[in-house]
Amino acid sequence: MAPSQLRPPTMADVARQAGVSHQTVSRVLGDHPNVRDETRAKVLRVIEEMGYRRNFSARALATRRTRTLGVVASNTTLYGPASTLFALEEAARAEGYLVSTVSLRRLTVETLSEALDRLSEGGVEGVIAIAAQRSAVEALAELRHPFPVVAVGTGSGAGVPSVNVDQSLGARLATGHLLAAGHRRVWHLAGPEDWQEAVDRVTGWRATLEEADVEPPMLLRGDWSPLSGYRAGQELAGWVGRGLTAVFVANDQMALGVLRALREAGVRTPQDVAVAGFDDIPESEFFAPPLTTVRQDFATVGKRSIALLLDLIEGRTSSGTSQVAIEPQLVVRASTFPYLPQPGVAPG
Amino acid sequence: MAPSQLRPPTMADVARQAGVSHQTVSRVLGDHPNVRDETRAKVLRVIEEMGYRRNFSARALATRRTRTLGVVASNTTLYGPASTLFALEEAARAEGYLVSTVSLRRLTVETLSEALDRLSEGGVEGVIAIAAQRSAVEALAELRHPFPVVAVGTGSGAGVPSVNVDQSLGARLATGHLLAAGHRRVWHLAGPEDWQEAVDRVTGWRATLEEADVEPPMLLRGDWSPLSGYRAGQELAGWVGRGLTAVFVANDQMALGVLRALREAGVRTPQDVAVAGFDDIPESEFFAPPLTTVRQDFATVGKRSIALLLDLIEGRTSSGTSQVAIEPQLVVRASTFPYLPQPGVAPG
DNA sequence: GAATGAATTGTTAGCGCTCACAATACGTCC
DNA sequence: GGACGTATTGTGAGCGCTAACAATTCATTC
Repeated sequence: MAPSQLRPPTMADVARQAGVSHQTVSRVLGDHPNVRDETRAKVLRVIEEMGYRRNFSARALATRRTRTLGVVASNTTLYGPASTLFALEEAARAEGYLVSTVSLRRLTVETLSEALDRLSEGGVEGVIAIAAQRSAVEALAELRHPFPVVAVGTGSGAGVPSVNVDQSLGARLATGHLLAAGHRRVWHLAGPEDWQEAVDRVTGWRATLEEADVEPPMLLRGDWSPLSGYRAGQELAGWVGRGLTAVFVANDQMALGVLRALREAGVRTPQDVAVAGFDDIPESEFFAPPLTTVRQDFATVGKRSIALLLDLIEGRTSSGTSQVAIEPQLVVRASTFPYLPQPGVAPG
Repeated sequence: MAPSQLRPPTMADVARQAGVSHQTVSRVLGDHPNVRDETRAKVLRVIEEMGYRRNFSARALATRRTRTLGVVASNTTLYGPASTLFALEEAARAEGYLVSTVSLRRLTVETLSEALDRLSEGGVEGVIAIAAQRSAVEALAELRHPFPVVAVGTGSGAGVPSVNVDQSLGARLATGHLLAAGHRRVWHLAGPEDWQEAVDRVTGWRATLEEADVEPPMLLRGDWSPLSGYRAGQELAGWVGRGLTAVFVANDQMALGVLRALREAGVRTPQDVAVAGFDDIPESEFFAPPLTTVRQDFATVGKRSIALLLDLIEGRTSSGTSQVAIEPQLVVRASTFPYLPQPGVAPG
């Protein structure tokens, strides 16, 4: 009769029951080759019978491996971070790792540091930091931690291995597309200044204009939210008829707000003003009108980040690849339908 | 001189350096009261100097506690699951627990079972399953696992402790609101049949109509995506002028698709057809027109789920509360602007 | 100044597993 | 049939920590 289930059975219990040594049980579980089929079968049967499961902590202590990675993220209900998170976990799982996540409301030096401490106490072997705010990135390089850290979305400048979608290129694609469609100038509604991605998108936008010998118009700022886009859209509406025909908005949510503000002001999209966004959230295709935007390949970001982190953990620091850049892709929809200057289009 | 940093320092190393026993170091770290201030200070200084951090696995092995919870979820890039996930992690962290997440593409008996195995091997003390698909819920009750499991979004029927937003009530709020606004009948675009939440929303919708002595019209089905909403919207457009004046859509994303289809068909919202959604995603307020919808309090869901799970883990099974229901809230916006029958409104 | 008790510190066993090595079993060859 | 090599199994020692208990210190009190 099995001992009462007060304590879950140990490997020794299984061994006793199967008439072998605990080491043999360990071999069976570890898929060691040198175990007689008969023995293996018997052990497996007893394991099944007793409902035995290896104790994680004991195993981790003996092997000095927890096979757990940490992720620090913020704004995880937004499409971008949520997608990255999903991709990271999936990639980690494929490599046999579990992922512990800490989701921050605000990413500051303090919260980041606290999150790393917490993950450290949780025994993670490495951490991915989805750290788009620049302040936090700087902290990352300073902070002492007993495990490797890979940054995502920090841009390549930080003194930390990182994986990034080429935001500047994405901005170039969108801006260039608008110029190619016939627009003389392209305005820009940017994200918050302390987000590296926002900065990079501004850079790409500005560079594209300058290369086309166009003076960049006034820069507007939002906070990624639809509401901030709406407010900026109201301001933009005032410039229609005074040279504003195209806007590149730094994310789709703000673009949604812009679209609504323009509509309310009687400005038609894309006839009067073309609008492009960034992110390709699932809703964009059904905006009024469907939104031209820039798609980021989050799955690749996840895979590359995990691969880089595991390299670091295993000590195979392929130093050359510690800065990974991924190309984004332009998705053209009705909101930037080719612009054709028409007489009589005098919006109010 | 400290030993070379090949291996991270252990508690014994710290103890030696500080001239105390390892147990005293343990006491300092565990905030035990009976340690002389002087001793505590010295130990803390040495810890700081050596950059010592307690070994998670050893601690977990000795205490038999990992202070880690598992979460199984699917569709984590959608607003609802992402918000729940965020709330869960935050609530768990507040209680001193770390969260390991497994995000599934599809939630089936197999993937769920695999996820639970994985989390089990990862040493979690309990699991929250965000399991909206009914097939998966049934599996939950069957599966053998060595830790308590709390289900979220499964409805209260499952044989598992669970936390739910009252979906049926949410549907009643939306449907009742449309009836009160003067609509004779309310149509419904439902979610997939195997999602409990979709079923409950249908139930609430139907009950509200029946209580008002209204024969429920034909039921439409989508898959939560904007595209499926768009397709359903095209179908709905065909019923305008034949008794269709109001639609309750089972989520905001599909509602977005419906809005677009109606617009394209020349049907005005809300003048010709009123539309209500469910979820209150951040974008809803900026749809064209802003969407009336039902808001779920995910933060509360998270807190209550964690509280319930911890009760189960600690063995204080307050059996009465093992089914928690949370009230949703109606958010009225322009898409259901009070309906006033007007002469001459002949859509089509 | 010896007795008493509380505060502080140290000692000893595990927690349940894996690793390195030792021991045994089994087959094969000459 | 004994020697050899290989497949299979067992043994002992930690991994680094906490819990329980034992030992010591220190201030009181009479």
